[in-house]
Amino acid sequence: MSTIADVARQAGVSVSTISNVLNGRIERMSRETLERVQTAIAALDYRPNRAARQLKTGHTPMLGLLVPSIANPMYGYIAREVETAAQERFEHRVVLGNTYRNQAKEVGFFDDLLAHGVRGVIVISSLIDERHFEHAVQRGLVMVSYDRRATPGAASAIDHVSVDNHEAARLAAAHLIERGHRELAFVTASGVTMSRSEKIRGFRAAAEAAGLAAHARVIDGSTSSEYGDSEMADVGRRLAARIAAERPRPTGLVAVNDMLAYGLLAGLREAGLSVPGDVSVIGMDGLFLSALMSPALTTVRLPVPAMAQTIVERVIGRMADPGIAPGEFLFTPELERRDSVAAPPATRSGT
Amino acid sequence: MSTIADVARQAGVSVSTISNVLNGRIERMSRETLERVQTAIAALDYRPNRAARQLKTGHTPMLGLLVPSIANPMYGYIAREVETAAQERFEHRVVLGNTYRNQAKEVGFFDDLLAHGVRGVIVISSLIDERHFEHAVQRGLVMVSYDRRATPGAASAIDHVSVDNHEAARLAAAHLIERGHRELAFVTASGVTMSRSEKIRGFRAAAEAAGLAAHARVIDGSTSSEYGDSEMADVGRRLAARIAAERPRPTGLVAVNDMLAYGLLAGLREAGLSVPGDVSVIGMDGLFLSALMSPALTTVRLPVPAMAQTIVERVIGRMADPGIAPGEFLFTPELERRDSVAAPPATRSGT
DNA sequence: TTGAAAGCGCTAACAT
DNA sequence: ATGTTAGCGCTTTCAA
Repeated sequence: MSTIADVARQAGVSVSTISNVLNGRIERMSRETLERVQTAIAALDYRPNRAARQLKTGHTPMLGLLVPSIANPMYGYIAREVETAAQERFEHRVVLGNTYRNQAKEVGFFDDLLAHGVRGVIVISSLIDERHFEHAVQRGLVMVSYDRRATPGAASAIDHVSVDNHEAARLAAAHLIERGHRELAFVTASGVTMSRSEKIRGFRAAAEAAGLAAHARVIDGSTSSEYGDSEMADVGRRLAARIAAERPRPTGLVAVNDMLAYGLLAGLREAGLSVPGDVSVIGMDGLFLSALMSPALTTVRLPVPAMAQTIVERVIGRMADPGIAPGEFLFTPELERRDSVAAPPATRSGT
Repeated sequence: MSTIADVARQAGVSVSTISNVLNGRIERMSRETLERVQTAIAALDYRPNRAARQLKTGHTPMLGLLVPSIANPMYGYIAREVETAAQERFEHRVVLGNTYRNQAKEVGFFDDLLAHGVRGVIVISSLIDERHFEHAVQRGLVMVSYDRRATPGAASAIDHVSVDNHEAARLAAAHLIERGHRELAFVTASGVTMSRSEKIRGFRAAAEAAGLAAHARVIDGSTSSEYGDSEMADVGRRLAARIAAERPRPTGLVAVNDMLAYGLLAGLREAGLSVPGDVSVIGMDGLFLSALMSPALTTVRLPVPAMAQTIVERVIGRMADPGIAPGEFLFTPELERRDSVAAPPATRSGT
């Protein structure tokens, strides 16, 4: 690896001249010098040492990205969009960390980023307790979180980019109602993310608007303490058995996310129920996998690429200008009609 | 952020003493000094600046990880295991890159790693052409590739960690044969990865061993030039339509991977065929999602966590000791029986 | 228009 | 057992 001094020698100029062209300060440079420098750089295949540059400037073109588990297709999807945006639009690389929703791991990740001089970090699907985030921000990190903040309205040092969860669930429930369903359930896993409560509110809002408040229940399954890939799906599967036994049995199910919906599909099948013959199911996320399910899953699709763009813009922008105040950014989801929703069976089940 | 000089001042010792405790050179240090230093470090919440350290030592505890797309659940799975092993066993962070199977992006990633002083890189599911890899190795990267190398037997500067693909496909085909299938097909996408040809050989070997060589065909669909998440599944879906129309129609299908199998399941269903009633399908990979399919997909499971361990051990090990020669590491897959394989229909279809 | 030199925070040889 | 110091490769004043 050649250094800036090698290039200077090769070009017969000083290192500061090389540094100047490296950093685009070429306004008052003679054409000839510039060319000689460029030739030398090319000849030596020279690349500036980032560590040295960073030691001087305090900056490095990297971002941290924290996810519960990159094996989860939804986080994989977001991660891909984030990494691509960071790279293609801002030439930043991405350091990835899996947290398994473990706070100590999150803190360790922030520490390492700081030690490496990485100042921007994107946190996907956080724990509800944001205190260690605020602490990391005080230590110098610029943070953007995917998903809503825990206490809406409260001041935060963190950007929050999320989908309009209320609207997403409302859309899902309204679709079911429109198809004729009168006995609804919102199916979820207990207390993991913030988005949950807003979704429940949206679900209820749709039911109330249709005069169905008394027929819209929330069915809730607990997750294990340790993070597993199929955790969500397992909850769905387990809950499906319970749902199958309920009287009256709901005919329209809104799942808190696509993964849980997959579990529902599998569990309902195991319980001898047909989807959408006996029960209709609608997911939320819009993973490409949903189109492959049997039946293809109707779902509420999140505008992931657009959200990822905003996420990256915000970290980079606020790193460049610390004066920018953190904000909340809400995106609108869309219904994706497929085959898991149909009219309810003619004979109301369970009655 | 405090520096080593701040700590030295606080503890009333020299910077080299601080550096010594930072680097574990504390054999002949007085108990008292050590304690004073540790107290000072804790008091200032001091963390060594990695960039400065790296500028001195030339090392940084980071690894690169290159995948075609982290949105693909299989790569997400491997990535998670790799990141976890790197972090928990070697305290290395991971820089992630999506390549979309684009060689220019791969080269750009290597360049950046080198500029950042990252010396180890893990490449998952490479392009067949490995020349730019060898070039990156010459420039100083230690590389480990997931999946077999292009020309077995040829010398390589790269470690290759892979599953025994021949055995995987043989296992799959043998399972189908054992269940009574006599008309088999190996279903794949054309020419993307190396593993393909070995799988085909394994598939054929199983057929030949059962005297079924003439009844074991390979069905091959082409992928689009640009990388898409559902690329594999799309191929499977498209091919399913073709398979449904074949006469005699194969009753036992071995898919080159789980994703393609998902497409097969969806496409077969669309063609009005039942799995496993009319056609049996077996995948390869063992993604957790396979258990959620309808029917739950029988598959050949790869020992991903063990492979990831080896991958990480190799990069780290060879970075520490460049004298270690690159090698090939083969892992044994296992059959995971689920519901997508059954005996063939009594009336041979298509005859 | 170009060059000299200080210094970013750390490590490690060398001195004491 | 502890301290002094050169130098890793770069950026950036300041001087010429």
